[in-house]
Amino acid sequence: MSVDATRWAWRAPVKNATQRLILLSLADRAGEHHTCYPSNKRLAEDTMLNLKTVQKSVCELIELGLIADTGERKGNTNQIRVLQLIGVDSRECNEPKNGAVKQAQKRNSTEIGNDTKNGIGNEPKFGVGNEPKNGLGNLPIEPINESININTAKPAKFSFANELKKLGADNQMINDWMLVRKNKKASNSETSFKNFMTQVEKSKLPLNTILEICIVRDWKGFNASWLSNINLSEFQPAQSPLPHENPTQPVFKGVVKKFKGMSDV
DNA sequence: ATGCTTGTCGGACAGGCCTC
DNA sequence: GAGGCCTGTCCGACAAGCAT
Repeated sequence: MSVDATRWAWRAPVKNATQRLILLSLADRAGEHHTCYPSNKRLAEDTMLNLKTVQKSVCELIELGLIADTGERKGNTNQIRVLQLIGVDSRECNEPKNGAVKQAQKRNSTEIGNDTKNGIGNEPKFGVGNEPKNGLGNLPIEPINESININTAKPAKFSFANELKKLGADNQMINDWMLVRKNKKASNSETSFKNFMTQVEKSKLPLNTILEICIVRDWKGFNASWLSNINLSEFQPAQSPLPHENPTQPVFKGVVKKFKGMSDV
């Protein structure tokens, strides 16, 4: 365990608690060259996080430049990445070398207590700015360039259900799916609708069939690519007879079939 | 109070690479 | 071939913040 590494881990400009935790865990295992090679599994056990979360966060830390994959592999199977903690020495490098110290000390005397860290100046974790979980709070990078007129025109009330109806969707289907969406807390915004319709068009299936699938599968949204994972024959009974025109019977067949199958089990 | 939006986290699964 | 490790995808549960 390296004290420097641990101290560095506490100060590193991570984006969330998970990253900090992983960084601390890595620092805890770091050797004198500030490298370590715990497997993701090991990290997951140490941090009590899910393996996937560990994997994702490690990648994010690499992207943030806080750690780096040295390319070296260790462990019984020579597959565990050796990770290098980036910048652990920077504090020592920046400070004790004569001249630089003064500057840092001056700044520290007035600002964030005695955080001598960096030259970065703004510790992101203290700023509201980057906290991802704040969502709307930090509308980032991309400008709001949608032609939504925020200040002037009052946007016409958009109704997800009505739009579906206009396109010929069956009322029952609409109601059922809206229920699913409601339970799943899905947004019924115009954008959501547009995205949905894009996927419907992509799927080349009738709208009611899509709705049926969404209801049966309990999907709050729809993506054409998801169809590859399901048995479409269940939802297109007898060559999918134009649900737009006669939606009631044929469309429900699939649902009935599904329920029947379930009761059989 | 309720509903919506957004982000986090994790389960399940598939697939590739590597060592034994 | 078996087993370990890593990566990626799809999907869902959940929580927090915000708007109505």
